[in-house]
Amino acid sequence: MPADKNNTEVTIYDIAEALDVSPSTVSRSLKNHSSISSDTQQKVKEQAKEMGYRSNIFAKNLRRKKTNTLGVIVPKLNSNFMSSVIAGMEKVANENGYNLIISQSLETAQKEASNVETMFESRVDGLIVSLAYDTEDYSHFDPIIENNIPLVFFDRVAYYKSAANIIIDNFKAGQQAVTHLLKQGCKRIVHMTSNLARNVYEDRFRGYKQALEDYDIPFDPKYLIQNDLSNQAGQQAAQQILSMDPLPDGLFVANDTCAIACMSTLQDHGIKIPEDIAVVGFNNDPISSFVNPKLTTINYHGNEMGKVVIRNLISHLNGDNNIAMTNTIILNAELIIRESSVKAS
Amino acid sequence: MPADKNNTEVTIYDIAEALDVSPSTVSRSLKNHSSISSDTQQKVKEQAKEMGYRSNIFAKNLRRKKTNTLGVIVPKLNSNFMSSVIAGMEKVANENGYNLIISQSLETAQKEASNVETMFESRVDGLIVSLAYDTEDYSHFDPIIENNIPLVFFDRVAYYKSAANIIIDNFKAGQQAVTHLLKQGCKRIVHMTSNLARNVYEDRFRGYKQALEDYDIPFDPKYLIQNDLSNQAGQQAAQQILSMDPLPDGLFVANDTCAIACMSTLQDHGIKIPEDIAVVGFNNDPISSFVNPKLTTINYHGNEMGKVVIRNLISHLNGDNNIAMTNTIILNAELIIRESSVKAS
DNA sequence: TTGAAAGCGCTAACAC
DNA sequence: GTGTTAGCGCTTTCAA
Repeated sequence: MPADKNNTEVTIYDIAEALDVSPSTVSRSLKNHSSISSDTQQKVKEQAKEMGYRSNIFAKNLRRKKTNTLGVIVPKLNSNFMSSVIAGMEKVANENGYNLIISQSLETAQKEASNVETMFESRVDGLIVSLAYDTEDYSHFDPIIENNIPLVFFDRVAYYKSAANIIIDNFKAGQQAVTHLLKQGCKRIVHMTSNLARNVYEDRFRGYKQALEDYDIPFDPKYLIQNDLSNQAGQQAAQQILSMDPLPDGLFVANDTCAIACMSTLQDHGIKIPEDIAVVGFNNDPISSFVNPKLTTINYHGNEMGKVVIRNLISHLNGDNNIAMTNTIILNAELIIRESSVKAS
Repeated sequence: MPADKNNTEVTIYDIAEALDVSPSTVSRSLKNHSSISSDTQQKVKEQAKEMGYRSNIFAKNLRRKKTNTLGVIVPKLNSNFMSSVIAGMEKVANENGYNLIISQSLETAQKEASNVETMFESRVDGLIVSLAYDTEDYSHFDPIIENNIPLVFFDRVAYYKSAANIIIDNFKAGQQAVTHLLKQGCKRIVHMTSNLARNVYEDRFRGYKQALEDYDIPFDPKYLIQNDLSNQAGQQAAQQILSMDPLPDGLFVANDTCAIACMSTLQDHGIKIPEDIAVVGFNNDPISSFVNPKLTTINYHGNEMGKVVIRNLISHLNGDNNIAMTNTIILNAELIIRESSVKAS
């Protein structure tokens, strides 16, 4: 029975009584308050340990009106990128005495909104979000903003009220990827991407167009394929590409797994990668270096991104820097050239 | 400044005052207590909404000595399986008014132990764990058990004190996988797996041996390859397999991504899959149907497993069934036959 | 350097 | 059907 788990609960009063001091002295000692003699502190801590004391986080939160908890909402946890981001976040958060509540929007605005509400009810001290595929209206974040809960978007961001944004330079990454393809001699480059309302996809697309422009190649809308970047979508896109005449000679996909599904389907139809079509993905998912040919891609520092997000959020909460909350931080990303895009010269 | 977020906080006392009723009436109304007239309940709820009331979860937890929070510790979040498990857990938890705190052990016993401690400090009502790669000593779970916090292991489990286990029948799955290979005519089947101290790997290995025995093929230790099932390990294992003489004709890997890395490396060296070596993986990761050839694998119902875990935990917390906490629940898994294992007959 | 005391917002036993 | 009241365990101001 889970019932009797409380009757052993030790409080600061029990410690105070045992040591014949006041509860305040115990409370202060336990947090190394400078006004308590180190002798007393020592005694209190020993007694606490001996009695198996554990601080009651709820009484503390109730009193302090601060939860030391940060909420994290991501579209989906199933990628290596997200798992790295979360690991980075957890590390910095724990080092600073914060805990994380993590939830998935599963790419729908509706679940995202309900998650935001849960986080709000849980009184997180700060909220961290990477937007769902189809979020267009941001009003579910209003209560967060109105209650002065700091809001940080990362990766899939929005320029929304006082929220901070932490991203990579998707424009530059897209431009680099496509410039690389152009340098390989590609002239007809397909770009496969997702909802252009999401900054990550829009910026990569702008980078694609810029690179074309740099090489005096006009943008042809038929080379823009938009879908949800799922594996299935990658297969279908392959069919679409196969039906193009002349056949494209380059392919820049906004996501590795989709690139791989597409590449594999193209190969099934006798297309040689990179000879016939050179391919560049995005994310540097581990699988990208285990496919045949190994996939050229953009490397994203997920772990670092997670750390930066939390560092900035916490320093804002500490009042150290408020500026971050009205600003955008851009992290590095780099092109990793592998076999899938290098044409013999 | 995050400071003034409190001065707008509305409490049940404010509502009580505005309506000229007692705080208890407000409290009761807000939770649909049957003793309050529906008329009063209605009024209270309206007033609460109008005043922008939100319940203080800490005062509630402090009073009720229950957090309605469940802790989840998994090795790593980066797989489709884990993300499905978590999604299933979240769904059932939320439906029942519970929240989840999720953390990753990143496959180390050390971080697992520190996560358990954090969960304990956070006073989760129940703890859910899938064990790290190298956890051998379980004493970090002792405080959980001692405080009568229900503990449920899933997937990677341990027969430990009062903990419940929720798993698939890994023995049967392994047996099925290998029997399938044997039916394809394979005689020299390599099994690649991980730490046999983890039930999932041990049971699959037993299934492998059982299948061989059923076909009167003696187990040859040289066909057992143990590593961490990473992509790199898959590549290395391929080298090891290539050096075997005679070449194996079947391969059963305890994990899809590793199977794929291995398969891809074998192909690089001119091995034909499935003609030369038939391959079966494990997990039914989405990528498995997008490689060439598509990978035969064992399908795991992650979402369902997550739901079952939470359902059992909650019904235990409700006192509905205690029996689950001393028992093992086995879910179905099934072999999905694809191209990588089917030899032309 | 320490103590007394009030109160964070809520729940629930007990009273009416 | 509703109200009174006493805490849950902690922090912190004020006083000594």
